[in-house]
Order: sequence, then structure tokens, then C-alpha cells
Amino acid sequence: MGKQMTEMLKGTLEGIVLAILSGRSAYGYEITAWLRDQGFTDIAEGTIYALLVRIEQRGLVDVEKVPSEKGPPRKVYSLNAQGREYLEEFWRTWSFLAERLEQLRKGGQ
Amino acid sequence: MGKQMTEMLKGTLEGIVLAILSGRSAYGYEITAWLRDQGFTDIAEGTIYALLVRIEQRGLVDVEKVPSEKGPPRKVYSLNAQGREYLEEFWRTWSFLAERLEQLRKGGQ
DNA sequence: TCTAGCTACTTGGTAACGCTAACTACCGGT
DNA sequence: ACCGGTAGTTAGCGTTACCAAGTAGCTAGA
Repeated sequence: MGKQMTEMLKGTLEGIVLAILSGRSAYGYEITAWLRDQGFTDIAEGTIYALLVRIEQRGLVDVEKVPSEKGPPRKVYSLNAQGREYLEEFWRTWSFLAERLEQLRKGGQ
Repeated sequence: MGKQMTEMLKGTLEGIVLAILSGRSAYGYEITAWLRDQGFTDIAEGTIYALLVRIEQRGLVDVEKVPSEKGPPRKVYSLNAQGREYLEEFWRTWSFLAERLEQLRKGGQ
């Protein structure tokens, strides 16, 4: 979609990935594929992997290395308690922002 | 609100300011005050001024210097045609993102 | 007069995040 | 032996918001 999307994803992409992981465990390649499926066609693979490393280092997810039949081992991530807390905080922040923006969109004309 | 908000504002703050300017012309100090009023208590003044310079350089707004009775002259910004186009693109990007996130929030549990 | 405080904008440096691009590595089929 | 799909890593870059300090005009009070 372009530069606007790139900038808007800062901060939200993390929440998106955490939200995905709140439903089920997943590994990087899988998440990337799912995002592309959802229309995020231009999200770079490297971005997701870097993000996963980041949230792992922050202790928001647990990681398990699982052998794959089709390639190198997968790093399967699952949201832990701290991650769930962080995700809730994310939703609060998102709600606040979304409310103001919807208000602005309506009031704008 | 914290780091999450800071990151989430990247990309959206610009849209917020453009949306404000789509309703009426305004100057930096005024916009900052309005944002604080709306609950964006921790947006730094410098951030808004920098953003305004940016969108001016991109040709999204027209600027007029207007003397103030209470201090130094104001730089009053108003959205031009190109800015309106850019704002519409912003709303499209935002809608896309907001839809996916709402879906995720519901599906997430 | 001089100082404090509000108004209004500017500037320089920092950190975080997503992007790009190239790379490693495992596996199956041709 | 090679290629394409699977899976992850790394280094450098550009953009953006934050912080801190500074400049400058005006008014009111000591």
C-alpha cells in the first residue's frame, strides 16, 4: 500500500502479531503467510522475524523449537501471561486512538 | 500513556493533524492545545511543530504568517488540494488496518 | 524596571520500528 | 547436481516521535 501503511504499522504490527498468538501458537513463516493472506501483501519477511525476536527478548512469548518435515526447524511462539497483559494494554491504547480517529473522521466533514 | 502509544502515533499523528486541518485552519500551538484537550496529554510540543514543517515541505498545506496579540506571529496552516488527497489515502489505509484489528480482537477470544 | 509567565516556534540529538537485501540452511523432486 | 519451497538470521537505512534547550514577543505584577 505504501509509505503511509509502513508508518502506521509501527506499533500496531506488534499488536497484530500478539493478537494472532493469543489465539494459537505459531511460527514466523506461518505468521508471514497469514498476514499476506489477510491483505498485508507488502510486509517483509524480515520484519516479522525481527519482531518475534524482540517480543521474545521482552519476555512476552515462550518459544519452542519444533522440527519441520519441509525444512529447517520452526521456532514456535506462544503468548505467555506477561504477553497477555501487554496485549490488553495494546487494546486499550488502540481503542483510545481508534475512538479519536473515528470522531475526527465524522467531524471532519 | 507510554511507549505503545508513542509507537502507535507514528503514522497516525500525521493523519490526525491533517484531519484537524481539514475542518479548519490552525496553528501549531493551537493544535497542540487541542490534542492535550482530547486526552493526548503526552504529545510533546516539539513533535507537532516538526510534523507541521514536514507536511509543509511535502506541499500538503499552505502557510500564512499571522500576527498574534499575545506573542510572536503564528504560522497558520490550511490543507490544500494535495493535502486533501493525501488525507483520503490516509483514511483508506486507516480503514484497512482498523478492520483487520477489529476482526482480530473479536476472533482473538 | 525587571522579572515571571504565557504565547509561539525552532533546533539538535536519541531511540524504536519497519524496510531492504543478502545470507545460511534443510528438504524434496527433477 | 540443481532448483524451488520452507525457515530463520543479520546489517544497514529512513522515518518518526521524544526530550531538552533555546529564541522571541507580549503582559502583568513586584
